[in-house]
Amino acid sequence: MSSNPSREKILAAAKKVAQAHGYSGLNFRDLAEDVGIKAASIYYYFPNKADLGAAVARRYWEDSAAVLEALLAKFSDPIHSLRHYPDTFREALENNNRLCLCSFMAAEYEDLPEPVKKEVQTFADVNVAWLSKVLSAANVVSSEETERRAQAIFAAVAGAQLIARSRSDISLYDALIESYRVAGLLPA
Amino acid sequence: MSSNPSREKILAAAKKVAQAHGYSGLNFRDLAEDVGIKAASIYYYFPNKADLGAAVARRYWEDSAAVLEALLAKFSDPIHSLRHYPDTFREALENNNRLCLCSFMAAEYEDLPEPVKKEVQTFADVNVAWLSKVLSAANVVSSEETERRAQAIFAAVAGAQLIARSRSDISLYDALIESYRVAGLLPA
DNA sequence: ACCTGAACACCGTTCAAGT
DNA sequence: ACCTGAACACCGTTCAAGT
Repeated sequence: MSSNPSREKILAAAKKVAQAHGYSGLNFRDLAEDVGIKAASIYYYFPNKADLGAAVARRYWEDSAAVLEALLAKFSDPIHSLRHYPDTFREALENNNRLCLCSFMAAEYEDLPEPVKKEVQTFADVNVAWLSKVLSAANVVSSEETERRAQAIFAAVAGAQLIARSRSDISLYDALIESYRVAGLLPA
Repeated sequence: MSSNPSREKILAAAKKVAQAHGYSGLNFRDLAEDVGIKAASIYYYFPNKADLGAAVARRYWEDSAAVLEALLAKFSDPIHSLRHYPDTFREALENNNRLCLCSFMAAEYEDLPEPVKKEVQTFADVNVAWLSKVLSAANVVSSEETERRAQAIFAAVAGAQLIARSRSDISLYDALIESYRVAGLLPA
């Protein structure tokens, strides 16, 4: 849990690269240059690429979980928190048209080392659990529909981000989310 | 338009690989082995990787367009064609848990050569145009909502496929599509 | 503790040259 | 027309050595 400066820099740089180019696009030489050390030095902090990838993905869902908890705490009415859920995915697009790390890794899934896969799953679990909790508290769907609706919202928002990124068009993302609201998938 | 056997074999093999590992996962040595020639021989048919990628993506949307036209022709009521739209994405999952070629390439967008990007765009255009046409004919949304709803359905279905693939769980795909119907995004 | 140069094994990409 | 050998560039990884 110590916050080593170089280790933190590596994680931050790797996160950016992975969001833009995926796990397969991560390479130690460019990463090292970004951080200001040599490629071989990364091995002092991470035993290999799989371990680095897993650490990046774990950090990613931990950060997401914290953002979502803050979003829940921010409003007394859970429906307001829910309305701001798509903002968390919008921010990646605002930030150099980046994709959710775990959406990219979902595409790459077949090629991921096992420990990385595990963290990608957890990202989905964290999102679906949060949505379930909030949907339930906001009472917008029947209790037997809650879990499925949570999964549907997560998948649809991830899809919107993916398509908007391929157009480099953040207004398309907004239009898609608005359309989900009009259709009834998200609360108006 | 001549149907050269080796060229066709290369395109078919490349399509499979790109759906599982993306454009960046396409490699000439494995591809050549699949086809039964040497890696360097692929360059006889395609000047470089960008050109091969563009040819694969173009073939992909051409095939999709044909499938969608057949789906439209199959039913007299357009609402029935629309109900079967998600089947086209389901088939990739059935087929060795593969992803839509253009969804993978949407993730990789930043790294794609220009001609490949163009074909990926066209895939989206073909799908949205078909959905718009069918939504319009089926009269399920107001005419001013048609285009946006078409985009929303395309993005949501792509997202469902992406998430289901990352779980290697085709029943999750079915549950997501069903949930879209319950929510009102897709016609029941 | 933290970092590096240099090397290794491997693999995708390219091109000049073969038949 | 169709194919290939061989070189090139790059990448993950290791390790002995430096501070």
